[in-house]
Amino acid sequence: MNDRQPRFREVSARADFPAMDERILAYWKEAGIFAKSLAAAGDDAPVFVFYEGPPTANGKPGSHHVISRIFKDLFPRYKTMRGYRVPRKAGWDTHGLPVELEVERRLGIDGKKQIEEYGIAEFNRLCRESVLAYLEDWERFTERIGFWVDLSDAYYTFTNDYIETVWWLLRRIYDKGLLYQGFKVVPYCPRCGTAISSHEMAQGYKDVTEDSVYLRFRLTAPAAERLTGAPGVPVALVVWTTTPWTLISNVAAAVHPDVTYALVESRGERFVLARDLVEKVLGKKAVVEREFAGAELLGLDYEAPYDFVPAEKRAHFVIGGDFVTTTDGTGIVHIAPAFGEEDMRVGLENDLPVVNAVDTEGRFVAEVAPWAGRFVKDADAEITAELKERGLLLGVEAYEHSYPFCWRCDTPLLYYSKATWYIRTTEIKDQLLAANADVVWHPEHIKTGRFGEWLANNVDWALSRDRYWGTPLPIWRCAEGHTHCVGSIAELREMAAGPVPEDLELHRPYVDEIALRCPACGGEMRRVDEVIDAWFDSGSMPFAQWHYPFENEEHFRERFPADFIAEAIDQTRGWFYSLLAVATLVEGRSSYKRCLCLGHILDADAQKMSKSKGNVVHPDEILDKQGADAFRWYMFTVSSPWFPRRFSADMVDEVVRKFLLTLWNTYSFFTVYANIDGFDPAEEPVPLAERPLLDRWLLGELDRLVRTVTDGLEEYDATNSGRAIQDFVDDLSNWYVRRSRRRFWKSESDADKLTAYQTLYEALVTLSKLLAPFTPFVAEEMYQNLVRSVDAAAPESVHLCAWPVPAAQTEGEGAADAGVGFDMAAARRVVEMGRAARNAAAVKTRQPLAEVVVALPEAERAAVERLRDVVLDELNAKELRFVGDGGELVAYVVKPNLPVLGPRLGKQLGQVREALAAADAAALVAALRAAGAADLTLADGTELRLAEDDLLVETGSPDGYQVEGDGARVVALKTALDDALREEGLVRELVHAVQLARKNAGLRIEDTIDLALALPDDLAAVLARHEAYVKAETLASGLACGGAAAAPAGAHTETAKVEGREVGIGLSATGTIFTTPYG
RNA sequence: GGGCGCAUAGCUCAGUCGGUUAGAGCGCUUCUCUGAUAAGGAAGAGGUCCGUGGUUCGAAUCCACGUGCGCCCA
Repeated sequence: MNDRQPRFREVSARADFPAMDERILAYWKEAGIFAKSLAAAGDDAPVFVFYEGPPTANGKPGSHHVISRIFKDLFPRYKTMRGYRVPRKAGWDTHGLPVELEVERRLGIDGKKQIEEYGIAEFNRLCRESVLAYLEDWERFTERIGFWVDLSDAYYTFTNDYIETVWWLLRRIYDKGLLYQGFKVVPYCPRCGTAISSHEMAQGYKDVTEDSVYLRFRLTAPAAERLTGAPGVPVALVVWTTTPWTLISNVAAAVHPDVTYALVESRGERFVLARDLVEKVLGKKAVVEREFAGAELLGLDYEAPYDFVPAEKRAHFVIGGDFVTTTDGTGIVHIAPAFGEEDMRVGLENDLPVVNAVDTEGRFVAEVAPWAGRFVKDADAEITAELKERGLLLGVEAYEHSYPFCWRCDTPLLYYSKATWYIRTTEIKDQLLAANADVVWHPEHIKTGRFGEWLANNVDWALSRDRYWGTPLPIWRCAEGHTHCVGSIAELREMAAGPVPEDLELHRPYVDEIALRCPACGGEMRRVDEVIDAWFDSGSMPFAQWHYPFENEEHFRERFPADFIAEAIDQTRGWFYSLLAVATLVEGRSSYKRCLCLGHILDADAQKMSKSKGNVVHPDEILDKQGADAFRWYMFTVSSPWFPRRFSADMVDEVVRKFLLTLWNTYSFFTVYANIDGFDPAEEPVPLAERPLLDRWLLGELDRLVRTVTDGLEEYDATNSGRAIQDFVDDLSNWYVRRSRRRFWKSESDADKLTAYQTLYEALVTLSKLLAPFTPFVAEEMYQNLVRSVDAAAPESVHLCAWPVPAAQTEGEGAADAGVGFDMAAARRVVEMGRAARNAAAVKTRQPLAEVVVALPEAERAAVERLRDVVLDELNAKELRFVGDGGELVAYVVKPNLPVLGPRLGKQLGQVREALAAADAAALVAALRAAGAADLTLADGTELRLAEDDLLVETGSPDGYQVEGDGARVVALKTALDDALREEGLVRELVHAVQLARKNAGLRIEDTIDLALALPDDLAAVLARHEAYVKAETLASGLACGGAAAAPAGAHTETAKVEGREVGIGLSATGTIFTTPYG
């Protein structure tokens, strides 16, 4: 150990993580570490399949993207170290409405008409460009946070290859008869001109307060007569609606056949409505004349509220519907089949006409003369006024409810009857549920909860979008109504009526221009207009990323299904669903085996981060200041990944201070001392059995840590794994290193010092491997400096290393025996109690004390005996004395141990409490110590024999000694001092003052000095008796007692106070222990 | 309106099978230690364990109802 060449690069105690990140990134790039990690396991190794859920590079990445990307990074890195091959193909989601909106905004145009005027070809070209605009930002960000994914081999959903696979998938679905065109009422955005799928619509609900109206629907004379039994009595149905604009398309009124309705007289008029709502709607003065079941109303005709658009069938009469409730409104529901899902259903059931007075842009058609061309929602107020004029309005009431708005453009959605292409997912619902049953969800409740429920309530997938930038729906149709679904480019060419360009791009408008020859009738087939939901694109990625089945069949087979995917919780209805649905439709099973569902990210005040609130923490703020590892560590350890987590720079600061800097300083400490001593990691290891207890303890803890982290990661639990590492690092720094400081510092190079280095070295190297998946940068830094610098044969990167294996599982030396852990815990407990006692007595730690007196249970007593030196050193005392019974030192309180006695004694517990309170506690404790049991008589005469476990012992008041008690454990410090102790305390004060002066002088730890002290006579006499000690502690080769005057020229001088008295200190460096070994 | 989840110290979070005086870190106050450390240690202040009922010898924990928040769905 006397090699003078620094072996390890010296590490500054001041860490600069962002700079370190850049260094490591450069190294990874230069040495191609990621590529090597992909190949490291070899072709025969088992493959661990990860699917990248493609983000849209349509905007800059934010903090919420960090969280999913680091979890997507952690487990693949871990599995790589466990010997798996973990290919990680990147991907980009490129289609969809958000992209189109961005381009519309840029062009300053609004709506489909203007897009078509602008030209679809050029518009789509801009979309393609736009979606890649932030790609570089994303790639830089991905690298910067250490997310290893193969960006050079990414899939893009807009490529011909990708689209061709999507077509193939759609064809498979079409061939199963599951792709159909339906006319359904769907939420529809009049501005975007397209239907909105249920998963998109979820984003846009907002609470709004709108006017709702109560109306008279006047019964025809015969109908009124049928109801009242008398001719000439006018009667009106009372109808309620929140959407007056739909009244123009009204064709019926629905009642619940089983609900009780009433004929009511109010202010001379007669009304019909649900009995339970009479008072609420018409007030207390309304008089009920007759009650009857809703069934009695069926078929009654009323006068149409509007006749702009004539109905071509019988309309405007009362029908039945079970969906009618009496929670809101009047119990009579206005029906407009064009604008409501239920309306459409009962419309079909009752053979009602569909009256639609609204065009596809949400405006009234020309027939609606007063409001033609007006956006329907904007006409509500005027319609209400007009109803009032005609005497149909009964009342207006503000109504608060949530109403859907377009998630992208914020236009209120309309429910609208539209031709839409669907996938009949309801037909495979059982298969979807079965596929889900095979998925492991984190957290578990997603499976049967949110996701399971969603699947159980499955509705057909509304696939088509009346838009431009998306995968064209590959369905062609001829005038005869024959349809054909094209499943490949080759098929398209084969069936084409004319020439197909060699470089055909599978987007609108180019695909639209290809006409096919109808195989059934020979007529010309044109493509339908629609493109498909971009979720279908991303759900197709297991297939389409490989252009399967057109090529890469072996890749697909090997990498289906995925072992692991991770995305945020909002993907339940998004990617999690589309992935499951596409795979189940085509392969009959899920495309992922395990799914980690991440929570959302909130700001420091638990508000959702959003651009509009301006509370977004941009990731660069953190990355530039605290580095990627800090960001990652915070996210991994702060709470379970599926909880919503608060996030701010301050919160990251805490983990930097608490964890990263503690780790860093331990690492830096090691390099400084190992270089001083020329420690060579290649030296023969000291056998475990010969290492001191402290070392065996640390290695035992390390072994336990390896097991905990490994078990945790196998269960995809990053949080508790990370927290275990954090606890270990705290122990390593604040117990092992602190306790070992003098072992590293002492001048002799002996076996004890060697084992200390070897132990600390092993802990740091193992830590670097355990940390590699969590904090890949600092792990690499430590590994490079600790391992690669001394062992050229070691793997080039910590990420190419094998994952540590618990010692208990390796051949040869077993783990440190469990007893060591028990011993150390017992000793640390005594130390902790002793410290509390010292503080309570207000005696400085620097002042040595004569003795520590301890009363402990037998096993702990033996343990503390073995660690006597540790305890005495920590508490700075001379002797450790054990007493069998702390009774001489303390007063006891004995209480029942409830978990033990409760089940056994039940209601007798109360008496036991009383009896114990009355008993002589000291005697009970003595009996427990002596016989392991004590007898107790209860108030009712019952005699009980209570064992040690049955009782809890607490300690009380001190007597002379300073006493600290914890259950049966007692630690007492003797606080009385004699002259020898006082003198020793004084010397330590003196040494402390000199050490401070060294520090103030800016000396290095290993610098030796000439020391000159100016002391009062009595202190000088004390010093004389302890000169060797003072010199050794302060690395003073010369010691003069003449004060600053005696110090050499240029020396650092200062005055300090020792026990309230002035002491002059002068010192100057003379060399280092490198060149003038001390001792 | 429905489903799922969450609610513990000023903040971030633990809290096992129902058990004793409900814990840790940060922050605050006081003291202390220190030649690795942006640190360490001790003590203190700080709690209606969201509320109300119930089960139980005993509830932060189990049950019911409610409140608030988040997500998802209507």
